[in-house]
Amino acid sequence: MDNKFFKYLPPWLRDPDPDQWLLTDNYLVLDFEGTNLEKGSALVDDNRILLACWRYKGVSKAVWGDVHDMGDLLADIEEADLVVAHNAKFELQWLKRAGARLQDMLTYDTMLGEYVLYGNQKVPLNLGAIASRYGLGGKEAFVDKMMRAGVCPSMLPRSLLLDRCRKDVLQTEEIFLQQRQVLKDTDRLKTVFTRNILTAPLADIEFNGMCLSADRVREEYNDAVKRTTEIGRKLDEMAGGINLNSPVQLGEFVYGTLEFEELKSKRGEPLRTPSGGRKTDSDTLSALKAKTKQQKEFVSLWSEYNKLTSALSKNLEFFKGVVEESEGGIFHGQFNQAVTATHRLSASGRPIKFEMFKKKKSVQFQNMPRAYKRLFKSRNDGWLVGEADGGQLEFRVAGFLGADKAAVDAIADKFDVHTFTSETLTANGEPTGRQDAKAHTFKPLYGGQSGTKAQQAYYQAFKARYPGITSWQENNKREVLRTKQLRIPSGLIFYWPDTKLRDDYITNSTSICNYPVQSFATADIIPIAIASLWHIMKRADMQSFIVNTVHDSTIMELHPDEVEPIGEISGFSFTDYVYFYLEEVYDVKFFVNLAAGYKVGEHWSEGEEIVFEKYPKHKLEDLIHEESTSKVEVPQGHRGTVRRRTMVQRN
DNA sequence: GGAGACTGCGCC
DNA sequence: AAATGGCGCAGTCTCC
Repeated sequence: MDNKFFKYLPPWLRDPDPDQWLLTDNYLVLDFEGTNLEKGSALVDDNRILLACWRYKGVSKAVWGDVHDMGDLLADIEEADLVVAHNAKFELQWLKRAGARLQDMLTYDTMLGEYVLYGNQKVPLNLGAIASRYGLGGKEAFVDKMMRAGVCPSMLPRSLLLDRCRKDVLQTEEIFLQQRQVLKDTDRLKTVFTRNILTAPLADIEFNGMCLSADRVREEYNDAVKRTTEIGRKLDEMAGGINLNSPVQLGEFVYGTLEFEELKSKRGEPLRTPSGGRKTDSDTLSALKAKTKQQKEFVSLWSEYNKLTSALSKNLEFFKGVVEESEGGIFHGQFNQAVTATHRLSASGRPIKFEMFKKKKSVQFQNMPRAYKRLFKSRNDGWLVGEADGGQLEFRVAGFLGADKAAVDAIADKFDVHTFTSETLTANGEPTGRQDAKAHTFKPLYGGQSGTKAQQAYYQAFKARYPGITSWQENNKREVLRTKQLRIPSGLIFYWPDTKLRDDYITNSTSICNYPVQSFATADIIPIAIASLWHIMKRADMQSFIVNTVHDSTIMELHPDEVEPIGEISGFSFTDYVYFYLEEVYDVKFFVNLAAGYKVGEHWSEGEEIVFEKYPKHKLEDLIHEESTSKVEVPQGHRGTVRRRTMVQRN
């Protein structure tokens, strides 16, 4: 590939051939046992390794000791082409502490293998449960019981721990061998390959954590506390004594004392919570018709109070604790690779007990309020914070998956989709500005169809405007109705075994519309981009580093001299490299523009955004034209073998 | 006193 | 009868 950054990629990303890398015999299977704070995470300084067991070239080895005793292991790993482990991110983090270079390691994770095999179906993914499913026996009962009860492995008899660790390695190897055969047979080695190339980047990123600006946090926190006290006092005068955090008490006050009318559905029935309670969320309360002066005053006070208290309890108190009590104002999060139905990442916080607050608190990295992004800075003086993201990614992916000429052209011509929404809503009797229209623009992508008259008119207009996307969605629903499953171009298969036709409506329609788009965009394309970006930064020995990723974006702390090159590398990774990888690994000729946004400032989310817009070498028209003669595949939901579809009919 | 259901809310 | 997806965390409340 003709690009100056390409040479910095590791071999498996320069030549991304899943068969070559995952079907190798030169693999090493690894398991660590260690002390058990926070499940034994290497991110906890006070944890240590007790024992490493591994198998390499048919030989089982074991070493007692901590990270400084792992020389033999590191030597074997250096020689191996693939490191196999269950929940490999955990092992990689220990290897990093032992001094290994994660950028030189490709992993195969048996947890991810099982995750891919089950698609969106939730099954237990711990090693014992998987081993049982493969007929390998579960965990040894006694040791497992002790460990589940919280007994630290350092207190267990050595012989028992050794047995356990050895057994885990043997089971992991056997599961690996069986899984990769099934994955190969069902053409999903490529899917699991993409999941695995992100493991080393994530293992590394989790060590970094994010850094708060003490000044900004203190200011924000003090303001919020002050304002909450003021409003709280006024609300107390009105509502005297009730707990506003209790939906039941708040409901009684709003609908009983204040005599608000409950919102009603079109059929005239009150809109309630799933179990029949009166709704008290902020959208509902602000939609209530306030007539009396008291009603109006309450709604406006409550709305601000609710925002503030939830910001305080979910974020600001935690941030305040971090800047006052944690080294360097830094806190860490955790990425979960095998949780979501669509295979994108989820994130959890790492609970911290601050002296200034009674309860342990934690904040996850994926739902930081936008208004508080400005509280984050770099830990190094003079450095900056940068964010790279995949511009308009899900719409572009939908345009691709639906092979939609109108969508492809709209994207290439930089057509303003939200203005179209705003105009359509306005023309149908609901004057709506561009900003407010945004909320509706892509709702049809997720299967949305209900709403006000004007909204429904817009959804119809969307369907008419993008007939490729629309018919693709319809075909998918029909296919799931027939076969109960759907395969997307990554190879991932989604299963909806309970799908039925009910009064002309195919159940699960909304998921069937949404999963392929969400998955291909944020479980394939973004991981590919981040793997590229992370490797190039590492292997080009840059000082800047990645600190977070949120579905379609990644956040970095940037050395001032590296701001420009990392912009270019981001542009390459989110576009050119994605085109390359999709074609090499998935045989996908991606014919829609991809774009990378890049924003740099002293704090997160500050600064002007630069956009790298890249035109792909493949054109939809050419693919349609070639259709009859070549082996071109247009993306679609299909199972097993490739089924061609005549594109020309659709437009 | 802890677990889990329920409700609500933040992000993409 | 209704129908926009995916998450994790905090607070309340019930139940054991």
